[in-house]
Amino acid sequence: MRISFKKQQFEAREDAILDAVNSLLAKKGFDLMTMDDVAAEVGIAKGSLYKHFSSKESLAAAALCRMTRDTLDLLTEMAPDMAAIDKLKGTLRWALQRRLKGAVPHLPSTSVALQRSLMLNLTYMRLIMKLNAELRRLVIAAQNEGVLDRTLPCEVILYTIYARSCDPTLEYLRTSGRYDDAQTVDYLVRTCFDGLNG
Amino acid sequence: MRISFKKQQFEAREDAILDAVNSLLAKKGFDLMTMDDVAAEVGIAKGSLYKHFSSKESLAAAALCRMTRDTLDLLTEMAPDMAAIDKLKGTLRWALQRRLKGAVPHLPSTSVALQRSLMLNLTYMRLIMKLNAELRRLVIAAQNEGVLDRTLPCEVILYTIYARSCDPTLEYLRTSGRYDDAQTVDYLVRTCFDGLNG
DNA sequence: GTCTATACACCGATAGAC
DNA sequence: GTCTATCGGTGTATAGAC
Repeated sequence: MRISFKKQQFEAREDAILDAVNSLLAKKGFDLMTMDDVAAEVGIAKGSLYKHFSSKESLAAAALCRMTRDTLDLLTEMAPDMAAIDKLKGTLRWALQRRLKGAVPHLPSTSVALQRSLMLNLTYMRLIMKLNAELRRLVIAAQNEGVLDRTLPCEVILYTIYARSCDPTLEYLRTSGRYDDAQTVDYLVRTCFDGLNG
Repeated sequence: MRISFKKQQFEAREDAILDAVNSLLAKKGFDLMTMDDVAAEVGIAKGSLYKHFSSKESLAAAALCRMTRDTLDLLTEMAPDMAAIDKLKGTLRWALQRRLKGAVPHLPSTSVALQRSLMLNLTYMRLIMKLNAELRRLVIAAQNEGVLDRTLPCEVILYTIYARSCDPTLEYLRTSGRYDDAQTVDYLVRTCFDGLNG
């Protein structure tokens, strides 16, 4: 079927665009990423981008949706008998490793402009709320098991983990060059859950 | 003396400009802050800004220098017999409270463009390195006392505290409206040092 | 659907009158 | 030193040929 083949090609192209967006978002952030940048990295004309995505905001939203879907997939693929706390730590570790490979952090807290437009994106909001619900469920489970501090509100724990997954400490430690990637990720996950105290 | 009075007026104007820059940096970040924004908030013409600061970058750098000086002042004013760990916690608490009052976070990690220009700013680099040295000294002291984890590299602890002072969790918790400012700050400081475990 | 060319708006910085 | 006016450059988005 020619149509199916064309469709495949079309989707492959869109995936390549999102790869470029993802890389550029991680490198420069939303505000400094230009449509020229994206077009150049994909190797197509700027005008052609708008045949796939209606605006710069929708482009970024699509990239973030794809990443959120990946995170949800990771959670569903985890063994059902795995402890909630280990699922949380594993997800954080996975997110940090992805960032080390050049992926954009989950929280687009770097750009107020992007945040506002994302709030209006139904697809993105649906995904992010689903992820939020999944993680919240895990936090509460771990609190009930007594392995996460019960005196802390669930949101405090949840946001703290989110924030750690976007923490600039990762880049600082990497550029220092003193530790390998696995060690760096370990330090971040460990200090997040165990704290800094001796 | 008229000259002295004029000079005072001049410096007061510059302080007002830096106040505006500080507020705008916290609200919109460097990339989205425009010189028109600054001029409008101060109540002067855009062109007049350039009689005080030569560029947008130098404007932001001046605001960040002032804030870093305030942090250094805070440290020198702390009681000499205060425990190192309490100085660290106190500084983090102070930074978070300042952010709640509308100040810009210490790490301008939001803008790659600003980061690059700051690296070339000698005044800023001198201040930030002095602050870094002070805090590093406190971390090592606390590690030697056994109240901070000795198995963690000093940089990991230092950057983790820095990152917490800029953590978007603060805004998320505030906008949730569930906790007052003191409670919010307490949660952030506590989870940073004690971790999330039960 | 891809390209080139361009419209339109915005921003950083400067010029020049007062 | 403050203002208004403007220049040069850049960025998003669109138009139109192929």
